[in-house]
Amino acid sequence: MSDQSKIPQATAKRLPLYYRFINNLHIQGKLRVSSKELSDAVKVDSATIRRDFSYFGALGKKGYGYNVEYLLEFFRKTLDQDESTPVALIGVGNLGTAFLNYNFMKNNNTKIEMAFDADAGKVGTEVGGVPIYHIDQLEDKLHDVGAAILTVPLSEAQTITERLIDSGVTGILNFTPARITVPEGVRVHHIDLAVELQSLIYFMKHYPLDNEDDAEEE
Amino acid sequence: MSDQSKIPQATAKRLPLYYRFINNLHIQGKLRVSSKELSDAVKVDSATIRRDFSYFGALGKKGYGYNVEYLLEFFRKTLDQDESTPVALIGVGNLGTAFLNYNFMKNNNTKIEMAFDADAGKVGTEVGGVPIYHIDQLEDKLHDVGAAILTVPLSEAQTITERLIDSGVTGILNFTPARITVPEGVRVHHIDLAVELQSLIYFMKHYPLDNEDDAEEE
DNA sequence: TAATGTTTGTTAAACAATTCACGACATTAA
DNA sequence: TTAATGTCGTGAATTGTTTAACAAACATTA
Repeated sequence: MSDQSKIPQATAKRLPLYYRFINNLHIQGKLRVSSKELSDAVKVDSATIRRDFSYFGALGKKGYGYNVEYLLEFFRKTLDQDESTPVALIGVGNLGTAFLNYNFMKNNNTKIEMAFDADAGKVGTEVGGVPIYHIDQLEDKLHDVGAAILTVPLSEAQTITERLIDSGVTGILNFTPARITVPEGVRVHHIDLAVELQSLIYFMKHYPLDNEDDAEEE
Repeated sequence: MSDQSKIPQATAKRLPLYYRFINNLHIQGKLRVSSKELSDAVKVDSATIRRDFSYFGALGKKGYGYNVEYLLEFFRKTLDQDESTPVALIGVGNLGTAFLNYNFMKNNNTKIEMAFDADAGKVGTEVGGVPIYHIDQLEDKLHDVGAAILTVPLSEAQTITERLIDSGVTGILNFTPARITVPEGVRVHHIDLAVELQSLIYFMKHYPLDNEDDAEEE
């Protein structure tokens, strides 16, 4: 939507990672950092880091490196982390609970505002400081929520997806094994635990000794 | 390691996904499937599917499509799913519990054999049919386990990683926010929940209406 | 048996991402 | 001031991935 639309997707996926590690450096009181040091920390080639940063202009100084505070401030703005984005979580099972307890606020302003579940025993309680509503109230409560984390059982995935979209959600982080169908304009990122595990094992067996990263990745 | 070493990594990451959907088709009693149908189900371009399959030779028939049973058998062999790969899980918190309850056996032979935790209250119990041992017993119990799922707190990540590697683990699915350091020859796939969420939101804000996938994703 | 329609496998082109390698400048030390 | 060192930013080369498009092969129908 903004001026940074020409940034490669691969780069965009690494930005939150950079952000967190720069934040760590800042907390540690470090004043400057080189692409090489950062590379050791985040396990991304230093040339790739320099290239990634350069899409945003000249953030560093030759012969010096990057100023940690400046970099941090820049990333905060770039990742829109001053303006908190409301997120809802659907399905407070084991995985959903894990997510709610994960302290997203520690390093960034992405916040889960509310959660939904079908279990009456959970409704009305809080998990990780997030209130849980009944799934029937989805349409009533989902105001201004743009993104949703989907941690419901497989059988519910598509139905809930459609209700989310009708309520204005345009981004879904899908942890169910279903490959949900959505209209144009809705972004879905799939994270499939079984696939991740099988994929790791396949790589172990078929790709010899080499140091790689990621998963999602894809 | 094997004869399929020249298969693109992007393709390798999709194989488990294909496998599961082909299995679904088989259960539904479907006898044949075209790349187009499969494309609708898994949300991967049909040309990409044909290209992916073709790395393994001619699996389909022109004018007909792919025989579901044949495809399923082929993938089972290819993904080494006849020979179950032992996996251990470290850290039976919310996320770890979610993993143990996830029924990996349903569609494939990847099995979590054992889990470890530091909490004496959990040791000796079972979650999802998987026995939980004390973390002190890691070195004693980890025989023939090649892969580990790491769902421990951030502060423990690197220490546990080193113990795992000393015990012969060569693949780690890392759910902690730490970018762990490992020697050559050990494969690590990182899945960072905070990064995934932030990345989704960044894409929503900066990349206009288009239908994409993944997270790892690479 | 011939005509028609379907779908693969693959060639070539387009697109995307990574990595190399080096000029330019900053910093530090002498 | 000068020399030595460190580090960025980037053009070019490389590598990796996706997509379009189509001939060839097969299935189906009449």
